[in-house]
Amino acid sequence: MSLRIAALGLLKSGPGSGYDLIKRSHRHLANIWPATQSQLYGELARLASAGLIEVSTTGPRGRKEYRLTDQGRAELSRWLTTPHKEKPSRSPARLQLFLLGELSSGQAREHLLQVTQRHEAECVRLAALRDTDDVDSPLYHRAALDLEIRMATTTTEWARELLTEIEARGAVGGP
Amino acid sequence: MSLRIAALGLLKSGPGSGYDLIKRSHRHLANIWPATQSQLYGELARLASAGLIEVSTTGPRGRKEYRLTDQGRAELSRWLTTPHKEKPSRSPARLQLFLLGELSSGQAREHLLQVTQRHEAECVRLAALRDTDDVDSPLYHRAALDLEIRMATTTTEWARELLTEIEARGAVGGP
DNA sequence: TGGTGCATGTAACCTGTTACATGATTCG
DNA sequence: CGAATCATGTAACAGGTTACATGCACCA
Repeated sequence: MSLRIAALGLLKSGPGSGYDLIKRSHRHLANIWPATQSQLYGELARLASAGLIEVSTTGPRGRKEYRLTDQGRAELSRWLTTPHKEKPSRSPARLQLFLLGELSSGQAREHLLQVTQRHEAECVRLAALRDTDDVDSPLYHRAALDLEIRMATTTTEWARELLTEIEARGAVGGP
Repeated sequence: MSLRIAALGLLKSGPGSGYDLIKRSHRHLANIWPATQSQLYGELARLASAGLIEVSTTGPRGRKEYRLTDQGRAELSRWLTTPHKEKPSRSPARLQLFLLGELSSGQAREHLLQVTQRHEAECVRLAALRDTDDVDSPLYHRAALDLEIRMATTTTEWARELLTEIEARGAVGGP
């Protein structure tokens, strides 16, 4: 249901073809609402026939440039001002952590070590993204990125602390 | 693909019927890998015909109590020791935050206020869960819960700081 | 004996993923 | 010309959600 909104959001920064929007989405929405090409084309067709967007220009190779209609803008702010219940996300990584007790404590330590390393790398990647960001990029885009960075940082800290905790236990109580 | 694993994980704490496992999953896995009744029954049938679990007892009302087989245990630890790439999760709430610039600054402030409040409440809820937790509940179950609490805390802090930041701006530059 | 809870399952639908199909245009 | 890029779309499949269908067993 919210790919609809993501597509409208992508069109807020200016009109564009499906092809353009996919690129925009890879640049900006990849971590928030990833979408594939097939999905986006379908959604654009549906949005157009619902009157929320319209074709502003047609170009070479059958290019259709879409833009928001007033109806679309209205729908976007309507959606933004209504609360949405968060459905808990499924994460293989979190499932692994939850079931970590099934492994030997050596394997578990190894796993946690990799978790810290992966999240540290993610912090670095996101921080680099933030630092190469346009100075004039919207406040909330930076804020959203900032939240992601904090999440990665928190996870790193958590994993590191858990690791020292189980190492302390291991040293006292055995393997 | 990982509902399979979640189901195996649920059976690690002892044999049970589909009905039992749904309750277990509501109790323990609701935030990590939520599953519906229909889904779980289907998965159990598939796991049984793949030999990863087996019927240990049949009871009244056609009750089938399943238990892990050695093959199932092996599959579980195989999965736990292989890395899984995280596919970015879709979150309506994060999409809202990302697009918050579309709203008036008053509406945006209001929204952020609600975000802080909702996450504070979530912190409280999770903390209560942790405190009523069994003393003998597995280390990694508590650790997973702890991670969730930290996430909620981080989000709260982030939203509060963002709120004061835009309020400062609003006071200087106008709404 | 009648309601609550136990217990299993099917069907329709929606969303998202992967792979494929097709062709025009631009530029070196 | 030929390769890369632009550009749109379809089809098959996998996973998840909601709603419905069915019936036994227990106990107050």
